[in-house]
Amino acid sequence: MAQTGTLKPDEWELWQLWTHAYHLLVRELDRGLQRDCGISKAEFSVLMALSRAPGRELNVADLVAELDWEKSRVSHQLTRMENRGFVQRIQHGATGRRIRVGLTGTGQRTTQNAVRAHGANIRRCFFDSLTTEQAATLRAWSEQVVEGIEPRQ
Amino acid sequence: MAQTGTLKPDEWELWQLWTHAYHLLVRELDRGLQRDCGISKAEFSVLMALSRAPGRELNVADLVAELDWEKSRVSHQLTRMENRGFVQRIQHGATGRRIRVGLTGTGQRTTQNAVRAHGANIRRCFFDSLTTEQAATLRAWSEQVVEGIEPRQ
DNA sequence: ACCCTAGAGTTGACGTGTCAACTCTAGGGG
DNA sequence: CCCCTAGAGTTGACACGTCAACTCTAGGGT
Repeated sequence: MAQTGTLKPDEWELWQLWTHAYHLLVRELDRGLQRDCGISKAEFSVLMALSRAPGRELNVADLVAELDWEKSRVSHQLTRMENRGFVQRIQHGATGRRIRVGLTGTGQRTTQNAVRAHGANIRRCFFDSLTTEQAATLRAWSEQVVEGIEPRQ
Repeated sequence: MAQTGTLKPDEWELWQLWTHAYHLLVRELDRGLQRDCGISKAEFSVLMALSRAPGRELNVADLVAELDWEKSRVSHQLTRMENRGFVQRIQHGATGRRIRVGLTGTGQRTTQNAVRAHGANIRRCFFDSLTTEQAATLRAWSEQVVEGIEPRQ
């Protein structure tokens, strides 16, 4: 129990190395998305979620569940994307309340394009340097972590 | 070449699972740091870098190199931390230009505390569910990625 | 001695993410 | 029928991160 709560130097080093690698990778992919498609990773996530939805339309709560984001984050993101013309909020129901969110034409075209470009970038930066065993390890580890932190499914 | 640039469904899934796991983990650690020590991960990084420095003092360029952040990010972060009383900017040299950055007393005490608390949280959320083989794989993979994106050392 | 350029550091604008507080409405119990 | 509460969605304030543009100064070449 002497060492409980303390990280050994090589553990610190591994932790920093790993977070640094993740950060570099994500930043590289963000830049690629920005360069190739003019959108951010956050925008990409929303576009994907909407384009996968039946009728290309969801309400905010569905988006929250689909993305596993906080609802205020979704709301802020939708506001920015509405201003950029990628999505639209649609009044819904008899009284015209309950809001649904849909893709605009621009949003749909951008999504098509981004799936290809971003997929290619992920392949180049991530999967190309990943062996089968490493992939299996990452998958197992990710499942452990998700289960450990967010035990509900 | 038919599939180049396209990600197979299970690849997409792995990618999303993995980024989701990372996000949950980091958010959990951020909350722990906030709860236990009242600081953010960014603040922790700066405090660590300064407390490791000889004389507990660095200039901005050193911090940039040490943290591998963009210099404007360092500058903004220092401004926020100076306002909170963790660090101070010190005029340096005969003409009183060239700026050095040092820890305040509060900054030093906070650092001590945070190293223990944050280390414990990292152990609990990360190392406790990590086998030796997984650690080795993560290390190897991280090195690949860093080398692939930022080939300079 | 003078210019003048490279690098150190800052600033402003903006997108992203979190937290807490707020509004509105639908639907249920009296 | 009316209240009233739970949940959907928004808003505001703030910290973080990036990019581009700016200031200032040290030091070198002429």
